[in-house]
Amino acid sequence: MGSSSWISSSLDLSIRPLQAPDEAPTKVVESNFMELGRTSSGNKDQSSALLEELNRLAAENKKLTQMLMTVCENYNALRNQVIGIVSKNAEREISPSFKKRKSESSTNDSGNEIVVNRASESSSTDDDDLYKKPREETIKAKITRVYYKTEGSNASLIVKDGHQWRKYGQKITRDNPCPRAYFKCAHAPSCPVKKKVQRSAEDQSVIVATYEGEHNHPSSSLLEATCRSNARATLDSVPRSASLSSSGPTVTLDLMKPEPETDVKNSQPKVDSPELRQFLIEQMASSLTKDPSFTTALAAAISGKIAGPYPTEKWL
DNA sequence: CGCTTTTGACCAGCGC
DNA sequence: GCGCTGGTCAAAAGCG
Repeated sequence: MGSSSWISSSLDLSIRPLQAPDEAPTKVVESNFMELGRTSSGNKDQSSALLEELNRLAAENKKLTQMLMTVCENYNALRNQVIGIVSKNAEREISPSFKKRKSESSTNDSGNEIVVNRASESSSTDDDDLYKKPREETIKAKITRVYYKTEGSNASLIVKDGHQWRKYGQKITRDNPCPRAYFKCAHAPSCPVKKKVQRSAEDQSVIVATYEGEHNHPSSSLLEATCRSNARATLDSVPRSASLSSSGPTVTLDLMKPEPETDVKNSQPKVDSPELRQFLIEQMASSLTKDPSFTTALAAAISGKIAGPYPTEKWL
């Protein structure tokens, strides 16, 4: 809780009346100044005042731009770090038993199991028939794996992801002493989404949640919805969500695959292009000014980056 | 009393 | 075919 506020202030992420990008204050003043130079003989006082104003605005604009670029860079660094952590966990999980079941997660060609958002045959639309029908009749569903960092003392497998779930089973699996819990969306059977939650075998403070299918209804958490929409709108290449829980500035690192044909490797932030970088900055500025929760989430994420590989605060 | 969670049993897929 | 394992069901227990 506290760290997000200090990081917010130390990085000066507080919301300011940032000009909308399309208003381009510096250019407006500059243009007026040029016009003034052309149309009048030149009131020197007025010109110098305008020049001063121009310089001031330019400096402010530069400062704000640099601030946002810093935010971008911090974010990118954080993201790379998270990808590293996830890679490590994913490598651990590529065990024979993990590859065994046909419909769960077969490793991709590169052998990198970070990406877990793909078609599968493991979900049925009809709960009553699911138990009896041959597996071949099941429909394809998206598989998404999400890693949650939890406090060591928290032994529950409850994952606050904005949806309501009903637990329908629990199993001890062969390769992991921690039990695996099975959940269905509380909106079932109208919503076919299921999830499996299990602690990582080696780092039990990390919870691995595997989602199957997609919700056909809005999330019960408005906060998450807001944050997701902002995160998706502004950071196309970011992990799919940066959500807040009401209990504090917790960050959900949701490494869903943005597009079917992309994976985490090639979804690295592409801010090399100046135009794209500028666009990203502008979008971030827009979001920062419009949504305080986004600012808090970003601040929390950056605080995690500064605090170390595992933020002192739980991820979720 | 109704809803949720727990838990033992059952079923299907897979390897041998 | 058999055994192992993961996934699911459904009755019982727990809880507000």
